Amino acid sequence: MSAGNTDVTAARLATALTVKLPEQVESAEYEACPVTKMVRLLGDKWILLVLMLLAERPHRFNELRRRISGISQRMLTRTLQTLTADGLVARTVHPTVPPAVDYSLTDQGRSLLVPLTDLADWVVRRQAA
Amino acid sequence: MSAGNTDVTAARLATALTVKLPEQVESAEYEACPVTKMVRLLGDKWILLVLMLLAERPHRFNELRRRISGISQRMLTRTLQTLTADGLVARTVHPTVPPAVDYSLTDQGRSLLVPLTDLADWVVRRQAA
DNA sequence: CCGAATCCCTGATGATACTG
DNA sequence: CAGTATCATCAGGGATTCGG
Repeated sequence: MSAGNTDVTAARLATALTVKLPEQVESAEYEACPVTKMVRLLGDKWILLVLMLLAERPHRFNELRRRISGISQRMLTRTLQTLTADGLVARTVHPTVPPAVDYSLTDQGRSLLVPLTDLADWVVRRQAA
Repeated sequence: MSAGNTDVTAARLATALTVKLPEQVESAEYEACPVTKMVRLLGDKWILLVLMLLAERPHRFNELRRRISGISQRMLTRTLQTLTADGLVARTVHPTVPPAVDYSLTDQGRSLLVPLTDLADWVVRRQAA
């Protein structure tokens, strides 16, 4: 680990079982940690559901909207913007009239599904017990 | 999968890559899903940090408080209560004067660290790229 | 030492109306 | 169709005080 403070912090969390955390954990450092940011992202209200729908196949904006009962247009927009900004989702505009926009997982987005599915499996196994 | 609706929902999310999500996802069902609840839990402000500190070793209440810069007494209490109620953390009271209380991970809490560490590793690898 | 009770404030979410 | 803009609401989180 030698690529800057954020990586060091992430590594601390990632390998917490074997590496000692510092005696005093600075909350600023914790807030800035990429791992913290990722779990916060996943914890956001609609992120997980949108990721799962996009894992199935690409979707148009209103297609997602219709498929998710109870989501507001504003929150779907914001959720997709967040995911796009994070590089997990790709936004493609087809210059037709009226415009058609579809959203799909990026390679990063698809690769996130691996640890995410493992976590979900853990929850399922835990329910069973 | 045959152990009730919550399990089915969790399984849907867990195996989203191979199993189709329903045409219309009810937000009530999504909110009730154990996987949703778990990512929300992890996304809460101090949960991850407390889990990591307890992964290192058991801690007394004020020991945690001193070790986490910026956490309020109220939030540490609430965080530990949440984790205890979820079965991830055990609370032990030693009937001394003044009372001593320590917190440690349960077996479930320790087992959660496995998928959690995998997710953290994914974030670290992603940072590197 | 550990925690409950209260007050307060900000940010996240939703409802609604408007636009290229 | 796919958003933006604005206003209203509500819950998460912090500061402070009190109690066993």
